[in-house]
Amino acid sequence: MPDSTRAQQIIAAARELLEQEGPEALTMRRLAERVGIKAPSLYKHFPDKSSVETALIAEALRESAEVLEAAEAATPGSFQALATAYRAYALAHPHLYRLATDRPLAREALPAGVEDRAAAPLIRAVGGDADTARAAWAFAHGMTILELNGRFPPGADLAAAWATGSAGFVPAHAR
Amino acid sequence: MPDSTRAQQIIAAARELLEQEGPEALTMRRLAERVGIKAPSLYKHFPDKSSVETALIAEALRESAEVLEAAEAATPGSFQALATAYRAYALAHPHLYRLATDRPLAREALPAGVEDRAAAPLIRAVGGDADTARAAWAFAHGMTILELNGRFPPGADLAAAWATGSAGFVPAHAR
DNA sequence: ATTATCTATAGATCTATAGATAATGC
DNA sequence: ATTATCTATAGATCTATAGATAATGC
Repeated sequence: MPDSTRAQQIIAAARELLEQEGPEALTMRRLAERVGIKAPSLYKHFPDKSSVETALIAEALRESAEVLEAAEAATPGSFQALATAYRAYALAHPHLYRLATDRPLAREALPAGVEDRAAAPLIRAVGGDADTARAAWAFAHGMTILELNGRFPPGADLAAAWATGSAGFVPAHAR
Repeated sequence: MPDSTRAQQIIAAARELLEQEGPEALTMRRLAERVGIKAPSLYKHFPDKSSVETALIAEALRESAEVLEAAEAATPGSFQALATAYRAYALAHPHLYRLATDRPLAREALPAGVEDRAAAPLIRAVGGDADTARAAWAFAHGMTILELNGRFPPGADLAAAWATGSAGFVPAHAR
């Protein structure tokens, strides 16, 4: 990666640390170690730890949006296709997904529009109603986070649960 | 509370601490302080911190089951009634709810049957299918935890989202 | 005898700031 | 001049164990 700024290097290292070792490992000390500097030097690039986390959350939102847009492009108007893409992204980045959904969004610190951009494909897929889109998101997040948290019983058929739940969010004209 | 054992006093204090001050406040030191003993003495009653947490989780599951059973008794066969009760319980005990859904269940350390008991009313309400019940639980948990995490946009009409989402889980014969 | 409690303490960390020094850019 | 880095350090904690002492129950 030629010419990446120190701030970008720090975020890249933070992401690796988080994804590889989990949230407890994401400390300013461990992060500095990965970057090859001392912890206090990080504060020249980020005011505090939470600003590092916010940058990671922004990355996760942007990538989710991209993944959902790609699924929509491949199979337009399909809630199922979005659901599959959503689950796959979360399972591929469990710690990042958790970080990004765990706490209130620091909206003022996010790039403008990411939140809406990530939500848009879902709103379109359920037929345009924001309440239905929120319910559908809650379903998808619930399935995802309960799976990540190991909360379904060992033998549960999650594909079947996704299928039966998704059916409720398909808009009338697409049934 | 006459004659409650020390272990029961500890759990009661742990619950107060958690509910009043959140998960970071639930330390062995703070807990001991509330009970009026020193931290090392706790280890005569519980082998470690996670066993205290597991006892709290068991309490939350038992209470959820009771609340859902009461809702079922009041309005038999209604998924909406269960959803309302579920949400109300979680919002009344946000830190406890989070603790209880946050991590894998230590099933071997829980009283036998609590998990199934908490799930039973929901399975009945959706018409008996386990996959549908899991999807319905995921929806309810998703709505709940996203609300607790402050993730819905400020003006979102959550009652509407609950209503539209719930509609998908009402079994055919009840529609 | 057994159990509950205490003091003392090991052994690990954290986040963040202050102030000095080195390197870079005009 | 400005920016990045360093060392040193403040100031807070944690969980859990070892071993001594006090209180309780047979």
